[in-house]
Amino acid sequence: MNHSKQRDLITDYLMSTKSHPTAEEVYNEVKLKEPTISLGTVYRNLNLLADNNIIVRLHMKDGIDHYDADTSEHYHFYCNCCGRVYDLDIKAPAAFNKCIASKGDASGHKIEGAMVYFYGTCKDCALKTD
Amino acid sequence: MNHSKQRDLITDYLMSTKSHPTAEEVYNEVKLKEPTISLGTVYRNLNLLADNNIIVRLHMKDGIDHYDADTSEHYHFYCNCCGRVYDLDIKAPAAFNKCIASKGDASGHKIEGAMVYFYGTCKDCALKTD
DNA sequence: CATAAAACAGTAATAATTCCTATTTTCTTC
DNA sequence: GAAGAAAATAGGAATTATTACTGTTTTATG
Repeated sequence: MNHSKQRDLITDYLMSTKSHPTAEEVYNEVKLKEPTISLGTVYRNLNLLADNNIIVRLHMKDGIDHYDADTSEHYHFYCNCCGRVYDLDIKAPAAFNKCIASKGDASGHKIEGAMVYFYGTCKDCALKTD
Repeated sequence: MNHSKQRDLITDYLMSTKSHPTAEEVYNEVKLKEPTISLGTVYRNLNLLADNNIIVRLHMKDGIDHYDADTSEHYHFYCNCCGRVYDLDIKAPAAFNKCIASKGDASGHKIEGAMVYFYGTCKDCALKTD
């Protein structure tokens, strides 16, 4: 993987935010600093970074991929109302992990991991609908 | 919600299979019995049924929606290799549920539920790659 | 049976993402 | 530092899952 200005900008932006942006949002943000960057480049680099475990790809129920440069184990919260993704402070609950690990090959399938995220109504949206 | 032959066929097919088909797969299957059905009708009905909690919509990491007529609480397994979705016999582990319930509003967000699914290599694919 | 609401088939439109190509940038070696 | 090969890029076209639209048919109801 060669060095590239565009990839650095993408990584830098992801590291600077906790908003779990989509490719489109990354594109709009990075374009401010590198106006000629193309959307294809953003997608290619996000995939490259995710495939190499430098960033994390999040599949939430809106069907749009979100990205997170924080690769430490933590859980996410998806707001059904506004679609924003938040970090949860729940630190990899022992109960969850034990449970996931214990599943092993009971089913005959090789279980390598679990996707877990929480959803509901976020703080902001709860205020608005009151 | 009025009665409709097309919706019945879709529901019947979903109840007859454990394959967690996509809209496209439902379409192809139902078309065998009702050749003039349109893909739009399949999508509309799947959404209608899912919105009314008659079936369940599954968002796996392939980004394509899968559907399941089994609304009893159970977990799913996604094969990274072939993309098939399987039921897991893990019956709503108490540890998981307790954990999810206990999260409550610790974060300030109203947590209404959790998305959980497992992934890895399924039995069939494990055999093939040996 | 008449009417209104709901559902339909068929097709066009959207939207997220990937693919393609000619050009530019990066890395390596001299 | 220049030259050549590999990697990356911009820009746009293509793909794919899904939704929206429209005129017609089906269903429920009085």
